[in-house]
Amino acid sequence: MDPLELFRNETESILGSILGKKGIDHRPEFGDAPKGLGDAAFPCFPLAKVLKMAPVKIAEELAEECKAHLRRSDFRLIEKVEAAKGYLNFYYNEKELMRLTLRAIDEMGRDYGKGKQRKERIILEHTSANPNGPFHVGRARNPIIGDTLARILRFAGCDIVTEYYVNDMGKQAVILAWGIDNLKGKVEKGKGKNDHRLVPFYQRASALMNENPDVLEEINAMLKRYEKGDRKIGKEVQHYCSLILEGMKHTLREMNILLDNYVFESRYVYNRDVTGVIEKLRQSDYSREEHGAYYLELEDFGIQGRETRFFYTRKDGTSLYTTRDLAYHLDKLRRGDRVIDVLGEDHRLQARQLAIALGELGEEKKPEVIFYAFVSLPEGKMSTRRGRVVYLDNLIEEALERAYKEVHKRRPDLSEEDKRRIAKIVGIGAIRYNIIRVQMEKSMVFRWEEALNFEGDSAPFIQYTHARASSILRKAGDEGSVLKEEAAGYLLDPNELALIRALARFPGLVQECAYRLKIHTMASYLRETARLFNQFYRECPVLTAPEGEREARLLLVRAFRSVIATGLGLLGIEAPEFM
RNA sequence: GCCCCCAUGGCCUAGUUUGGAUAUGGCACCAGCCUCCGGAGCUGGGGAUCUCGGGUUCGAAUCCCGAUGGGGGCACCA
Repeated sequence: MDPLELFRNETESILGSILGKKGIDHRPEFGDAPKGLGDAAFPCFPLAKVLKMAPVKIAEELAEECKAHLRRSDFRLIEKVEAAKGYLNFYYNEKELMRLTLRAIDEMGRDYGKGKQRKERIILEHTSANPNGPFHVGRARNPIIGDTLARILRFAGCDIVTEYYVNDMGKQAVILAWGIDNLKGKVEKGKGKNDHRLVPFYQRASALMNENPDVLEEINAMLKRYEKGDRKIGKEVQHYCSLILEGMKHTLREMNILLDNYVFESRYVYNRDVTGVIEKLRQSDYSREEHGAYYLELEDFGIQGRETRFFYTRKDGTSLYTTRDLAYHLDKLRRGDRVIDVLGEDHRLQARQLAIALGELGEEKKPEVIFYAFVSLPEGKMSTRRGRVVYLDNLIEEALERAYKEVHKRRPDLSEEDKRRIAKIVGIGAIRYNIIRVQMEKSMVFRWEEALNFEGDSAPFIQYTHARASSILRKAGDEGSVLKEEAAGYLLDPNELALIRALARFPGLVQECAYRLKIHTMASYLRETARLFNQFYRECPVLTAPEGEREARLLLVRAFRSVIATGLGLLGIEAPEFM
């Protein structure tokens, strides 16, 4: 149930019929009016030319006709219509707005805002980081964006499956295996989880390969045998990859991120899908060959730059990463109605090449790709090689520690167990929120003080309002639920109305987030709604309010707490009862 | 060399896709608010020629062209 949708329907219907009578084929499009000037605004400027009238005049005339129309019919939700500076402003009947919104939330609880279940299946690929070392924060945007998007789409009603594509084939994977095999005892193991323990082997092997042509030769030979189907090498490489992946999964779990499927790249070589892709691509009109290696000439597709060729086999006939990715995408497109990929912006060109190649393979559907810009450090790009990285695990550790100190300072009365639990909820929330609050195409510079911000525009700020609301409800016990339809009659303060307006927007916002694949708007919404609650909290005492008013306010607090908890949940952030 | 993305107060950011009324919040700064439901909060204040230059339009942060600055990419790597 979307309280605003009903209102929109009424305004569109009334204005549509009036314009229709005038013979104007103009589907009314509404915008938001500035504060205090109504709930839906119709700009009359575009009509000026058609009607040969001043916009101000048009607005006044239309307002009169709307008023007449309103008197004749039963549009309950529209309170009034006014003309102002060339705009036609519709006002939502405040009592109805409050009644409908509070009732919807009270009845639906945590399902308020949930979209109708759709049949169409979405496969969302995200994270897919190479299993050769721990996550660093430069790449942490991917799993957080991906997981949040999945949560929102699912809530919006989509049938969605999330997938991590594991690169257990290719050079990276072989370098790691070569390193572990050949450098045992020569390289000091890292500490802790598998990903940290084993990454030094990868780093050292990678360096050796660049210095020493013999090593490179060895690794290439190993790679070739692997791809040609050598079971022993295959098993070994995959084993090391999965060891590291285990450590990486642990980090994801810490961040409240669980994926449905882990799809291994090697599978598409073993099941011959990759061979099929190569054979089919060779029949493309754009396919060429050079020294035994095959490529697609993409100049005609608008690909520009130094190199317009897109290689899909090496000269030894083995596949490349993108070839295997093509097989994976064909598989995904077969399994799902929509395919969404979350990728770093360094993959923009590859994504275009992939889309073109899919077309050449006869695939009509295309993956929808969303790109995020990188997180860098104040001193520059993150680089594992130069030791200029912040690992996600270290960030998490730091966040939990700082959150623990805060909790301990503010709530020394809590048990040790509670303090730890709250610290985790707050620390992880702060990290996730900090990534999500910014539009993903904007690059961001990682700063500890921002990533661990617990005030203002942050998850802890929102979580705090949830704890406050919970505290009130705890003290009130189960009262308040007696009042339902009449509650609106007691809510007369502008702060109450402002808060309810925000709660009414929630269902529409969920759909918009899902439709546009924009998730930062959910973060903005929650921050704004939490702010409104704090203002209400300050101005409208609940527990000490007189009979009636007290119950009505309790209903509002309960509604707020429910929506804010649902919203935080969509961001993968927990909402504590106290903190 | 060529292609793509980004640019909003000292710093971070919303609004840009679908042009519309006074440009959204936060941090920092200044001044206030706990005998009162939790001050991780609230109120007030100062601070923005929306990078620059053209154009389209009744109207541009938003659309178009150009420039500048920053980021990314242009492998028989992934």
